[in-house]
Amino acid sequence: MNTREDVVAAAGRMFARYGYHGASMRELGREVGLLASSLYSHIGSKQDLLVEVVARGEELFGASARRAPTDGDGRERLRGLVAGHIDVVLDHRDEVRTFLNEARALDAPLRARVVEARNRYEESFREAVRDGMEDGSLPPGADPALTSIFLLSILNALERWFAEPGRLNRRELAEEIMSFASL
Amino acid sequence: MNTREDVVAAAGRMFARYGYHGASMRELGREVGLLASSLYSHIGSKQDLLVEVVARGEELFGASARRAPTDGDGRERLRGLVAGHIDVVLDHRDEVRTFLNEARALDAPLRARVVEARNRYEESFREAVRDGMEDGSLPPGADPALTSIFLLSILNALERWFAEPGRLNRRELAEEIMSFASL
DNA sequence: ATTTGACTAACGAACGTTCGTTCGTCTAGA
DNA sequence: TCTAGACGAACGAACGTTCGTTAGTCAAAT
Repeated sequence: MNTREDVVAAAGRMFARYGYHGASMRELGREVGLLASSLYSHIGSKQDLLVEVVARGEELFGASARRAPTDGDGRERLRGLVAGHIDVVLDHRDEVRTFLNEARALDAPLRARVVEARNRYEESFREAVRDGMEDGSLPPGADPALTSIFLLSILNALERWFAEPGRLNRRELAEEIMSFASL
Repeated sequence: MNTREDVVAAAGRMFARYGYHGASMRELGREVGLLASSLYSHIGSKQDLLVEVVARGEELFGASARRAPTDGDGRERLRGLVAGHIDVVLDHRDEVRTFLNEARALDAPLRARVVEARNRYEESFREAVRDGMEDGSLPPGADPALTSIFLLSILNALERWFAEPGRLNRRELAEEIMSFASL
C-alpha cells in the first residue's frame, strides 16, 4: 500500500498516454482511487511529478549504460548497449515515453539537465562504435556520431510499435537491429 | 494578408513546440496579432485547427510518396522515397511534428484515419524494399516490413536533431542513411 | 495521544468559446 | 456621384468549465 509510489507510477502512465498538459490531476486521482486534492499529501506539485518521472527515465538509461560490459571489443559493448536500451524501453515504456517526449514541459534548467544526460548516454554509444572501428570488430569508415544517432532513432521508436509477445523476441530484435546497421 | 493561412501556420508552430494541450488560443492569437476571440472569425475550433494541421502533414507525406519515381528498380525507388521524406520533414517541420506526435489528441475516428494514412505510406516503403530484393537491386534476406520501420524511425527522428546548414546536406544525409542500412 | 492520509470545500487563474458591437471596405441602387 | 446597406474582421467582455492547488476536518492507525 505504498501510495506515493502508486501515484508516481500512475503519473508516468498518464503523462505517457496524454502528455503532461493533457493529463489532469483529477484524472490522475481517479486512476489511483483518490481525489485530486488527496494527491498533495504525497507530492508537491504536478511539475514535481513530471520531474520525478523524467528523472526515473534518465536514471534507467544511465543505469543501463553503466551496467553495459566494459570488457570485450567495441562491437560487443555496442551490442550490450543496444540490448540494454531495448530492455529499458520495453520494461519501462511510460517513463521512457515521458523522458523522451515530455521533457519539453520542464522549465529550462531541468530541461537542460535532461539534454545533458541524453548527451552523456549517447556518448557511450559513440565510444563503443569508435572503439569497435579501431579494434576491427566493426566495419570502419562510418561516422560514430551519425551511427549512434541512427541506432538510437531506431531504439527510441521501438516504444511506438514493438509488441510482446510478437513475431520477434528481444534477442532477435537486437539481432535484427545490429544486422540492419550491418554492425 | 491571408489571415486564415497565418492562423493555421502559427497553430502548426505552436502545436509542434508546446503540444496540442500545451498551446492556448490566447497565445496563438498573440502569435498572429489577434485576440483569441478573433481567431474564431477564421476557424471553427481549436480541434479543427489540429485536424487541419495534421491533415496537411498527412497530405505532405502522401504527395511525397505519389511523387516518388515509379520506374527504376526497387533500390532507386526506395532512394526516392527516402529523399522525399527528408524533404518533407525538413521543409515542414511543424506540420510533421504535429502529424507524428499530436495525432493522439484527435478523437478516435480521426486518429484512426491518421493511422491508416501512415500504414498506406509505410506500405510504399515496404513495396519498394520488397521489389528491390526481388529484382536484385537490394540485398536479400531482410524483412521488408522491419526494414521499412527502421528506415522510417531514422527518418522521422531527423526533425529532432538535423540542422541546416550543417556538416551534411540533404543529399549526403540520404546517402548516409542508405549506406547505414547497407541498402 | 499523535500522526497520517483521506475527505469536503473552496480558491484564483486559465481554459476554449460565444456574444454583442464596432469599424472599415466594397457593391448596388438612386 | 452619392449613398445605403451588406459584409468580413477584429474587438472587449463575459460565459461556463476545468485547471492546479490550499485549507480545514475527521477517522483510522500507530
